[in-house]
Amino acid sequence: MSGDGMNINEQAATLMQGTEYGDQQLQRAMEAELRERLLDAEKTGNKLRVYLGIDPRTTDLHLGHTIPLRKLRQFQDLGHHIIFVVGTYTSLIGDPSDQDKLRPLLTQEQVEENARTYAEQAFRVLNKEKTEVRYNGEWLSKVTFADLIGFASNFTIQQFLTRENFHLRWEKGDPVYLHETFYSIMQAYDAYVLKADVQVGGTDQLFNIITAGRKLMTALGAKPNIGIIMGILPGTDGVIRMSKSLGNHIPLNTDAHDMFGKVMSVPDIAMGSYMRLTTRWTASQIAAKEKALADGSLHPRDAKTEIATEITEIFYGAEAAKAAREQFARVFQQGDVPEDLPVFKAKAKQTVLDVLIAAKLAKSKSAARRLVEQGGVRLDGKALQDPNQVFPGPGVLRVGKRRFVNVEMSG
RNA sequence: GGGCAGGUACCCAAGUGGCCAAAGGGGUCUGACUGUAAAUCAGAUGGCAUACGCCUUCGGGGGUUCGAAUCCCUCCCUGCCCA
Repeated sequence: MSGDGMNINEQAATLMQGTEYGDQQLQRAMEAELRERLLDAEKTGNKLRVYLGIDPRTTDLHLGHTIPLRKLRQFQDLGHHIIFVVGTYTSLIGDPSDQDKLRPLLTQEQVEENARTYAEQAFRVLNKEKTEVRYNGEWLSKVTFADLIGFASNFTIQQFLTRENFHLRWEKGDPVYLHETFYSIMQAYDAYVLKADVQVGGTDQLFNIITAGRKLMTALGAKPNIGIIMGILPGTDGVIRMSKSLGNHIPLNTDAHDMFGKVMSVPDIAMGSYMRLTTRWTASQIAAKEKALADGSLHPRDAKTEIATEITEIFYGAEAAKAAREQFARVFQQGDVPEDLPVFKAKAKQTVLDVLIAAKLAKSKSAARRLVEQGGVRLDGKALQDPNQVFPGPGVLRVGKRRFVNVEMSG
């Protein structure tokens, strides 16, 4: 256990960074337990078993999904054992935690397919060679009804109803299904089977990890796991948690330019969260940047540029990140046109409207017409006025602020 | 199984026979401003049409009516209360 040269206090500080318990006492308790187990691990040479469970309900990961992965990677870099659990069985239900609505049930095939692509993206953050991948169907499929009764007898309906997400639905008169309560129990059993020392998850997992997990593990005679509860990453609006359905997400499967641009569009107030939750920076590096921002020696624009570069580099490499940064500066700070524009070949008699539709810059003629009328369509910098005119000729067609197409004439 | 209340556009939500392509808010898009953003201001936001206007939409289906989101029947879905 090298610990990367960090002493136990530094390790604990690093590992607790970005966590959010909503309760100082709980946080202190978790930190104390963590320190204790880190010490023990150092003494005995045993690695901590750190577990993250994911539900492959999506295949399209975004930056928010990488937060616990980043935390796992920190544990990994400190030499601990990482278990990445794909919730093949739990996702048959769907975790109700982060939803105020019921989630639809998935089929077995969907789950398996999703699991593959999920893992693939997760290994852009995790070290694949040092990660144990498990599927919880392995043990959950063998749980009997009698087992379930035993597990469930540790919990009360009231405990579930006091959870905010269930509570809100209850108050609103929306359905709360019985099977949704199984989820926490299943996840708690995962932790028990895996003999987890530490379990990582978002704040939405607080109940599943701390209440359910620790309680069930204790009841089954195991040492309860430590919960590392990660804070929430705001989306591109800077306030609400990143989520695809809210449309404020930064997808991983995009390209370097898009990722860079999306990070840059995040409001300044969210920079702290981005630094803490998604970058590889250490606590002291982040503290230095925040101090510089506060005393005015670092312009927020430049700080954000650094953040965007760092994040883009993680997923697309240093070279692509640098190119994205340069293009961004050219296009948005100097009002220039990006390189490597997609090319659209316009046919001779197509009107401006036709071209906008054919190049997928507008989804209906009405929408295209609106764009032109509102002055949002420019050819080589000059706003086009008449949506019905025949397309004037080759050039760079710009729609709104950020969409560009190089139009060539053919035929 | 019974009673009651609901299902409206991307979301929330008003509308209870024509003035409804459907108020209001949110979101989104465009423009101005800026640091690229936020905040703010202005506009747009079902489709087709230069336009007059036409077509499709208010859980599904059927009906009444010159005319239905609105009235009637039926089916599906949800909640609450009772059993």
